[in-house]
Amino acid sequence: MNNRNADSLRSVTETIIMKLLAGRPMYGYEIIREVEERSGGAFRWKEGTLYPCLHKLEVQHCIESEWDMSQAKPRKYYRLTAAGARELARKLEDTEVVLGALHSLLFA
Amino acid sequence: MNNRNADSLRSVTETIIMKLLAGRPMYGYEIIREVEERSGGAFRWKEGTLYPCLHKLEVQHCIESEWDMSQAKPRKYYRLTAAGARELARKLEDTEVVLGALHSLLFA
DNA sequence: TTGACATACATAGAATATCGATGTATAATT
DNA sequence: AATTATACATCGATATTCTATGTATGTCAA
Repeated sequence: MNNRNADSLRSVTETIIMKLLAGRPMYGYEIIREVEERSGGAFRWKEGTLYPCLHKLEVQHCIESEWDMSQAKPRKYYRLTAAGARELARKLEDTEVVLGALHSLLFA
Repeated sequence: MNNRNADSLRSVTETIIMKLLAGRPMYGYEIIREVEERSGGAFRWKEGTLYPCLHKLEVQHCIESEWDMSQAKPRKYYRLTAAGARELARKLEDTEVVLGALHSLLFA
């Protein structure tokens, strides 16, 4: 509770997902590839990481989904909700503080 | 295995401990307070976080301990081993990459 | 002097997160 | 024809950290 480390680093997967969806609606498979690309290969999520996380965020109404059946393979597109945007802002603030603290501890 | 996120962010507690011990030998209670201070309050570890982690690092021979009975309350001092120093160097490299990737994903 | 708080170690159980494996199914490529 | 990529999903195992609890002593103020 008092520990921003736990609340911020451990839920970094959620934060990354919401940050991506703040840019544009995306579908699961696309998110995995985008994260890998934008991170220079540092983050390579498994489906077992991403999909449960998406479902959890949807239950919390931070994101919402819609099937796109017009593609060769059906895609489930996720978009950030207004509540999700607020939650994202909070998480980004916390994460910024934690990353700063981490830098002080490890690289100062 | 391919995911540096897991290997690096989830073991950040170990990395911080080893980094501190690279500076000087310290005892558990001291580590908790030092981490809180140097992180500006962002990291507030509980004993249930620190002590199991110290014991694990000792089993892995990354750190070693010695009791100091000369104090009012006995203290168990930990120091970084040579193997621990090598492991720390690896972890710092990985962590640097992951933090850079995180920054690209969240704040670029 | 008594009660509260800080020091200093430790462990056990619960909750959470992520991985690895597995499953289904179609599309595209070789 | 076989392999790889796309695209969804779930389950069980493992690891991490929290919360709670325990023991014991030292210090300080009311």
